[in-house]
Amino acid sequence: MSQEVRVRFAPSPTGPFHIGGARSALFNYLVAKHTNGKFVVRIEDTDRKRSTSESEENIKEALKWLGITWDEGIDVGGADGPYRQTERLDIYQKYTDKLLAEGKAYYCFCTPEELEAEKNAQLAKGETPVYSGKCADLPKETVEQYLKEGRPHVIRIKTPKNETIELDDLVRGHVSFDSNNVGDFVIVKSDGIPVYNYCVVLDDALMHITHVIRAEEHLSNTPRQLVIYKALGFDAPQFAHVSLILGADKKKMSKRHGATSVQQYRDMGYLPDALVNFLALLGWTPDSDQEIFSRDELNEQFSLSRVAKNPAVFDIEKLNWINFHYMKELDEDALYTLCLPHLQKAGYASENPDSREAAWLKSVCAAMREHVQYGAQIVDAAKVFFTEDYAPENEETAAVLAEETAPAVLSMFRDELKALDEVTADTVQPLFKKIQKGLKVKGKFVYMPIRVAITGVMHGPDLNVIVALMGREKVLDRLSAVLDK
RNA sequence: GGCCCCUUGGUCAAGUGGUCUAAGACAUCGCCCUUUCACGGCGAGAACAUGGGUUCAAAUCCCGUAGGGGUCACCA
Repeated sequence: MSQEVRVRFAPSPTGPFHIGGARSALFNYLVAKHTNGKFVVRIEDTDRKRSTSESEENIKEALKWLGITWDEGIDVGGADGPYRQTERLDIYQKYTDKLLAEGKAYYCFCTPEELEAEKNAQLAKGETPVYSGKCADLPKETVEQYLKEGRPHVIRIKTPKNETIELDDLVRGHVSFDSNNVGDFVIVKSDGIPVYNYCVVLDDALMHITHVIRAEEHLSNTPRQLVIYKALGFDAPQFAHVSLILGADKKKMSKRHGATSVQQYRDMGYLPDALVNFLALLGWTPDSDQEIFSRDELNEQFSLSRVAKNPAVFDIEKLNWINFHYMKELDEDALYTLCLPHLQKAGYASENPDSREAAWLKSVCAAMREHVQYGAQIVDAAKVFFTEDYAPENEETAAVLAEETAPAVLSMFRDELKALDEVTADTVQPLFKKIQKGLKVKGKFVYMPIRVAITGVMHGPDLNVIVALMGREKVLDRLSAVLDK
């Protein structure tokens, strides 16, 4: 009862680190933090064809970036290592021998063709495809004979017949399965590598995992794993199957939904704290109206009992809102650091800005901060300073320049700007008032034409700030381009 | 197809039989602030998939139907 909570995240390094995986990792991490337990990270790489060390690095890097650290596991070690499944093969072997010796598992020599035919026949009858158990009762001599001949074989575990396999899932509640739909399944492949369902059980049991928190897609695997726990004589842990993250079309989130990997969000200039905050809220709700959570608040408040059963659509708008919130708390230097790579990529900033350029870029970022929800958006927001393609973006915008008073405003502003000793945000601001009084027009009719003339758009930061940042010459050029047309 | 899970506004979701003429947030729209644009503030529209039960009373419990998803591998 007072046993320490031990949870784990066990990704397979077979590709970019998916946002769904990140959420699973986060939930596990938060449960560990909340209960003062231990969080273990283990690598499931038994699929040797698809596993790569690059993706293992990716995953570890992404976890660290998100601030999801682990107490035991890969790279950090621990009492129950090794933490990479391909390094645990001898451990699995030991238990397989035991299972074999106890008659709880057996060799199967069926060919893939036979199996395929069997399966199709069952499917045709509308039944769940289940292995017939043909090899379960092969005479000992036959087995030895076949083995000596070197016949390809797998090892299957015996699954009880006519039993109900039940579990009390921490998020789904009571779930039950008919053991007849499980059948004697493979635990060791013909290449001698044990299969996932078998390794997880052994690893989780040997690593003393108390709570298995993972995505719902594993729910149907659970009865198999329960069969293994029983055969091995281990107590099963508590399970918590968290529903999937869906794309806007309510289908499981995949590449065609846009960015699905953690590194893509990192590269787009999202903040780790924001992503974590957003992911936590995807499926979990606090006991209050709170939306923004510090790490400590998350650790303190997170609980599996408030995790929803239904799948959640990944709403990028909400992520943007949360990220925007976190960006507001960045000081100018941090904001600049976040935005700089994007400006460089767009060709708006040099590889190594000198102090003069850096200071100017920093001011640009600061001026644009209310118009940027994540790093990459700085490019679009700051475009006006770097491109000559600033013609009015649409008809509504163009109409501003066609206003009766526009030419007079523009031309007065040009003259006033020329006459200024020094162009700063503070020295420019009074000019607008002067124009208003001089020409007797409303504010809107002075700000808007100037804004459109020099930026091409009707929105953006304070006009005086834009003018100061853009510099007298460029502003004058742009004004003239409109006036002298 | 078999098995399993899910179903409250466009989205995330609160809600565990009466306090629901159903909370909050994102998004949308409107107003205010601002002699420009945003930010911000205030407000509005917008939902219990469906049919039967049970009950004095159901978004909440039971059964069916529909829809969505997952899984049925010598992938993880």
